[in-house]
Amino acid sequence: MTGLNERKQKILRAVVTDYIQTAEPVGSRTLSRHYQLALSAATIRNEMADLEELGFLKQPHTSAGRIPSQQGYRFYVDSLMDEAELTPQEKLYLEKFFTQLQKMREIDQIVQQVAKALSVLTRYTSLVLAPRLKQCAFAQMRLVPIDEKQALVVLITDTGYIRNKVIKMPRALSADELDSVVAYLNEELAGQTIAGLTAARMRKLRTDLYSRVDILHSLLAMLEECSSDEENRIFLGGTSNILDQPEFKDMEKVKHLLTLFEEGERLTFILETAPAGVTIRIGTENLLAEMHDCSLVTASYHLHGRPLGTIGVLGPTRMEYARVTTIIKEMTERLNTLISTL
Amino acid sequence: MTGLNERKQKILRAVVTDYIQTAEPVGSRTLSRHYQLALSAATIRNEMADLEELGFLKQPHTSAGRIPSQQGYRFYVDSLMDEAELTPQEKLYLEKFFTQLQKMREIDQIVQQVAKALSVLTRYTSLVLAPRLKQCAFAQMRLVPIDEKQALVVLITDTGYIRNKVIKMPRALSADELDSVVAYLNEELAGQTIAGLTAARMRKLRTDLYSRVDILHSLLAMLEECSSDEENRIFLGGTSNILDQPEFKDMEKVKHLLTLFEEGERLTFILETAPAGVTIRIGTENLLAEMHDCSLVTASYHLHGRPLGTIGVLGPTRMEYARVTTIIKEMTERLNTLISTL
DNA sequence: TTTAGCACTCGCCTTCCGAGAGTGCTAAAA
DNA sequence: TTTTAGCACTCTCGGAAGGCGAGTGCTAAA
Repeated sequence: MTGLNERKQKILRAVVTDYIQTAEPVGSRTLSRHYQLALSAATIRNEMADLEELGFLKQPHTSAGRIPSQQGYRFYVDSLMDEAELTPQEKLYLEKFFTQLQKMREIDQIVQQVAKALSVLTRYTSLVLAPRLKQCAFAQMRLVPIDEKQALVVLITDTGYIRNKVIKMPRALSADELDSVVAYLNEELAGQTIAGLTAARMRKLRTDLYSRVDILHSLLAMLEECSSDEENRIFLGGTSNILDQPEFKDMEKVKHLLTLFEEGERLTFILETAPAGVTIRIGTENLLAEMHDCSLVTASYHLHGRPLGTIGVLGPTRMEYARVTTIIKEMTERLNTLISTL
Repeated sequence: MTGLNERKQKILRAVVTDYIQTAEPVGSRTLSRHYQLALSAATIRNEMADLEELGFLKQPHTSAGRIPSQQGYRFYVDSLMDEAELTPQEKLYLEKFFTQLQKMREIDQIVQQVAKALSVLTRYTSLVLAPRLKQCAFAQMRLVPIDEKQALVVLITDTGYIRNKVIKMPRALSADELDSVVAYLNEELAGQTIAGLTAARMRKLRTDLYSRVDILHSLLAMLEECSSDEENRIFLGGTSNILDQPEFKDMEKVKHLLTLFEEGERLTFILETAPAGVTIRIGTENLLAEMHDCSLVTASYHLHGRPLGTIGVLGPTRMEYARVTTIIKEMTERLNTLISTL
């Protein structure tokens, strides 16, 4: 089915491994020297020529070594890659990190720290998506008056996520009035996802509360806003790490990537569309053109089996897939347990 | 006092102006051609030699044109620079931008948008510092219970800044108990700056509230935390813009800067130590080594005459000082009025 | 005091090897 | 039939050489 006999697979694995380490095209001599293939350079050359014809390898130019093609990486990731182990240092770092993290109570902060740690551990750029509010279920709403004109709305989801926003109050309302509106909303909306606030439901609320329609309006607008201004849900870490990669010595590419890093919505989109579980997107498998010579490893974190958000690592296609995958897996697992105790 | 006669000043201005535009060393011919100096190249050469000897210009190498030295820029900024006008496009952009901004109620969001706009307008990198909580005066504190174990503390400063944090409650407290603690704190702390919470005051609070010392402890810890975890007070915009500058074609420099951009505390420090009003720091006048071939233009924004935070623009020393200064001035002015209506 | 003229300097660009690494092919060995 | 050794060939990379051009400093004339 794969179309590659064992020897070809061994050679392909060796090429990928070597190229990931050195970033230099790999020649037949190097392979026969440094990897236990028990084959002469000439034999390897033949096999490599085959692998090239099959589309797994490519040559930057005639008479250079081979480098893996996108298809080559894909095959490597799917079939050849060994499981990596965390190094003792990495374990230690994670241990310390999550001990530190225990003190934090707010998910956004936690998630930001995770981005940082992820970039430190992987030495690539990390992208982390905080929980998307609109997919969470409404648990309760509180209203804290600040002065006559303003109030703080506190929105609590069933996932324990807390979001708040200041709203302007259209007119001075008595505490009783406010309380009744809030109580009503709490009752009506409990258990609903925020995305599920349909127009019909809204209309019902409006008619039910016609006497306080103005304050209701403010509150609903606030909900609306909460679910829309979600660009800031993304956190990056180690953006400067891309400069360490020789494939990004070209300023143009770097520029494109850095510009992309400033575009929260597009990044959010990329992470949102990632399926649950660990996923690896290589090169043009990524939807954004800027990432066409990058690879992105993502995983989603959960609470009570519900996916909350996504964490990801972005590097060159020549990424240390095994190491990154292991780190990401470990990180999501620990993050999951951390969140559930929150 | 200045030691430069009018003609030298004119020439220096011309050199700076030209170099800012072209990023190329400026020759005597160019000056006599394109600037109305009514002098021949030879004369200009003599003057330029003088200016070099005086330290205002320097040559990248013999037989190249001159470029301004740091001292040259300093003199230009202090004495030679013309006031720039906003272009109609810039005015339009600002107008639209601040109309948009009116809708926002939270200072952090506003400030983040300001960073973005500032980088778009200047085409440099912008740094914006949100209000520092600890210098604000305590206005009131609210406590919103979430469940038995957690509560949301809402802290409101006299500048209208709202900050909130979830705290773990050491034990279940009745609503009355909570209210009394909060009421007490509100009374005791009203009008105090948060930085001014001295150990002595703390002790007094402790003894006064010995019966509820545990919840008090949580609240104070939260205050403490609020004033310490202020790394996130800084917002950047247009970080990728530095790549457009020819002086940063060198990867090393870029790397250093990008790394710096990830170090919130150090950036915060830089902006915090900037004096009120518009300030220009050129090259090594900047405290951070990474910024030694950059210039930073900063200004502080205010509420009721009290400085809240700082906005800044970071570019190469070959920065368009006049344009940036004008934009920053305009931006702070508008930001000030926006905040005061908030 | 200013300007024109001129010789000189020096970085940049292009061109031009030579070295080195790696290949494909062929023919011999297993 | 498969593997290996040998060899000619290809192509990139790095350094050297040399011409070009922009700009200078100096001198002498205006």
